[in-house]
Amino acid sequence: MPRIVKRPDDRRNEILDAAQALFFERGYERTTVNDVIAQIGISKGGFYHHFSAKEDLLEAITARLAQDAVARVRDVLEDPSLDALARLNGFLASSRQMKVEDAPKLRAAFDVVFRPENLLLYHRINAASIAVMRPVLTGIIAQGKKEGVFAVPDPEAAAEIILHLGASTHDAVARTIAATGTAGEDAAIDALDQRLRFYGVAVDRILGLPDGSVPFVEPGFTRAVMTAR
Amino acid sequence: MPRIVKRPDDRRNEILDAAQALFFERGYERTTVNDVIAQIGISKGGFYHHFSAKEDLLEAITARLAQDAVARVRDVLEDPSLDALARLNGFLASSRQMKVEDAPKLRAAFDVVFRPENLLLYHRINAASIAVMRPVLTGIIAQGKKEGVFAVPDPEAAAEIILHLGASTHDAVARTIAATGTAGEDAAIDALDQRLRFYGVAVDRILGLPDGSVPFVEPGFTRAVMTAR
DNA sequence: CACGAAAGACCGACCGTCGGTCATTTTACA
DNA sequence: TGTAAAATGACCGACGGTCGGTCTTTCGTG
Repeated sequence: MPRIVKRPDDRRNEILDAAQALFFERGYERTTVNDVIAQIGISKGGFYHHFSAKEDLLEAITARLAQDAVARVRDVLEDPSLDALARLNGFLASSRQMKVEDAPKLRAAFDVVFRPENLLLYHRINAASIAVMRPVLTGIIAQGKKEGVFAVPDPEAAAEIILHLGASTHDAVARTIAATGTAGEDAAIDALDQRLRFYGVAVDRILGLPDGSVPFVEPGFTRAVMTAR
Repeated sequence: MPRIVKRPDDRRNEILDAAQALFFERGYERTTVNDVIAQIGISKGGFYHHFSAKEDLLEAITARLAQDAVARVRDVLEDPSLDALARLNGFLASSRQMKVEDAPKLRAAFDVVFRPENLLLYHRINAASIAVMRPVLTGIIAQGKKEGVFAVPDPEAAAEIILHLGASTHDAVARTIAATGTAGEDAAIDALDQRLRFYGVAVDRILGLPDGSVPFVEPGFTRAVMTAR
C-alpha cells in the first residue's frame, strides 16, 4: 500500500470519525480494529501509533461527543442576564433543540445504542456526558441556591442525581424503540412522553420547586425525535 | 481426566458459583471461560453443555443475586399490617441490614466491581436488581398513592427513578474506594454518607413527602460498610 | 542553503488468547 | 441393552495487540 502521511491531529480525527460511524452502525464490540483501519486505508501499526488500545477509541469518541454537546449550549450558559431557573430551562431547551435538529441521525444512533448488546457503549456515552455536564449543572444549581429559589443542601449532588435521571430513561426508550413498526408504536411514544414529563416533575421536586417549573419535554418533542428517519 | 457426572442443576450451580467468585475477584472481562472450567475441573464442552455463551454466566449470576436479595426481604414486603411508608422504610432497613451483615464480602466485591474496567459488570448487577426490585417498589408506591400519602402520577415511573438513584451513587462510592488507605479516607466516607442522606431527601421529594421521611442511611451505616474487611 | 540525522508517522506480518464448536466417549436409567 | 443426556478435549477462526523495520518530515549545523 502507498504510504500517506498526514498531520497527527488530522489522522487521529480521521480514525475517530471512522470508528464513531462504525460504532453507531454496528456497536462497539461488533466493530473490529480491522474494520476501522480498512475503512480509511491505514495499517494496524499506524492505528496503534495513535491509539494504545481499542478501548481508547471509546474514551476519545465519547469525550468528543460530550464536548461538542456542551459547546453548542455555551451561549445560554454564559448569558449573565438569566436567573438560575431561566438558565436551567434555557439549557434544557437548547439541548432539546439540538436533538430535534439532527433527529434522524440521533434516531438512527438510538437504534443501535439501545440494543442490549451495546449496553457498554450506551453507558460510556452517558458517563462522558455526565462528566462534562456536571460542573455546568452544578453551577446553575449553585446559582439558584444563592438566589434562594432552589432548596438543595448540595448543588453538586443534586446535579449528579438529575443527570443520572436521564439514564433511568434507558429502559423506557428501549421499549419505545422495540415497539417501532408495530401496532403499539403510537402508544409506546405516548407512554415515553408521559414518562419524560414525570422526570421533569422529579427535577422540580428535587430542586424544591413547584411541579411544572422545569418542563423536560414540550408538546411533540418525543414524537418528533422517535419518529425521525 | 476422570469423568464425573452430576445432576444438571448441581453442575449448573457449581459453574455459577465458581464464575461468580472469579467475577468478583478479577472482573468479568478478565475472567476467561478457561479460568472457570479449570477452577472446578470440567471440560470446555461440559461448560458449553450448560451455558450457551460466557455472556449467559453474567445474566444467570446477576439474576440469581437479585433473586436472593429480594427473597431476603420478602417478610417485610408481605406483612399486611404495614402502611406504605412503613413498608418502604422497612424494605430499605432490611436491605441495609443485609449489607451490614455481610459487609466484609460486600466491601471486597466493591473493590473489584467499582473499578472502571468493570463498568459492565456493575451495570449488569444494577440492571438485574432493578428488574427484580421494580415490581416490588412499584407495589409499595401504588399502595402509598392509594393511601394518599405518596403524591406521584405514575408509581412505576417513580419506582424506576428511585431505583436508578442508587446507580447515581456509583461515582461517589468509587471515589470513596479510591480514597481507601489514604489520608482522605475519613473525609471521603463522611462525604459519601452525606451524599447518601441527600438521596434519601430526593426520594422524599419525588414521593411528595416531607424531607426526612425516608432515611436512606442510619448513623454509622456508611462507615460500617466501607471500612469492613 | 545544503545536508544529514533524529523524530515520528506508518507498514504489515506475526503472535497469543479467547470464545466457541464438534466428533466422540462415558454414564445413568428405563 | 438401547438411548438420551452429560462430559471430553482437540481444534478452529477471529480478534486485539506487538514488533522490527521503512519512509517522510523537520530542524540544527556548517
